[in-house]
Amino acid sequence: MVLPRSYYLNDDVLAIARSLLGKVIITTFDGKTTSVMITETEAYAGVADRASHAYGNRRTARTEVMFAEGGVAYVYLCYGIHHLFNVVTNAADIPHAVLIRAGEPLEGIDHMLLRRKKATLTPTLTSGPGALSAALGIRTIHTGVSLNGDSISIHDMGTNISPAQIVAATRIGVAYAGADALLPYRFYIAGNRFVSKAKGL
DNA sequence: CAAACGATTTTCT
DNA sequence: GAAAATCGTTTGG
Repeated sequence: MVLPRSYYLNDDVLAIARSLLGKVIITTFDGKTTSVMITETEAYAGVADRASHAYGNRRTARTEVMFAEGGVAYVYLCYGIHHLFNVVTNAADIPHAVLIRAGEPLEGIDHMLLRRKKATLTPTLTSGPGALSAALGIRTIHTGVSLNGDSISIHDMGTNISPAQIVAATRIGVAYAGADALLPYRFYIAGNRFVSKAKGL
C-alpha cells in the first residue's frame, strides 16, 4: 500500500529513516515504471544538524521545500552532476529530511540500465544516492513533488526489516559538519548487496 | 555581478 | 588510490 501522508509527519526523523528500509520507491516517467526497495538511508535532523542544508533555520530558494509539510521530494544537484533524492518529513516549518542512498532494483531494470548507460545489473546500478536517483529517473525538476502522486510514490510491500538487520553508522561526505558528522544517522540493511560502498564504510 | 564549493561517481594510473 | 567532471546555490563585493 502507498504510505499515507501521516506516515511522513512523525517528528522523529531517525525513526522514519529506519522505517523506510524495506519500503519500495516507484517512479513513472514518460510511461516507464521503475521501482527499487530502499536499502540505505540517512537522516538530516533540521535546524540543529550542521550537516543539514537547513542548519540554523536557513531558508533559501533551494531549501524552502524542506520546510514544507512532510511527504514531498527534495531533490538537489550535488557536484554539478548528481541529483540527490530526499524525503521531506515532519510538520510544516520543521525542515527534516531523509536522504535515500541506495536501493535494490525490482521493476523496470531495463529502463534503469538504459538511464545509467549500463549493460548488466550490478550493485553499482543503484548503490549511492546519485546513482539511485539516475536509475529511477529522478532529477532536480522533481523537487517538491508529492510522494503520493502518479510520478513518485513510496509503498509498504509488507517487507519487514527487523531491528537486528539494521546497521546504524556515520553519514557519508559530511566531514564539514564537525561533531555532527559523528552522529549515527545512516542506516542500512545488513548484508544487502545493494548498499553504497563509498568511502567511509 | 563574480567566485567558491559541494549529502558524488567515474575513470585513469 | 588519486583526480577529474561540472553547475546551481550561496556568499561576498
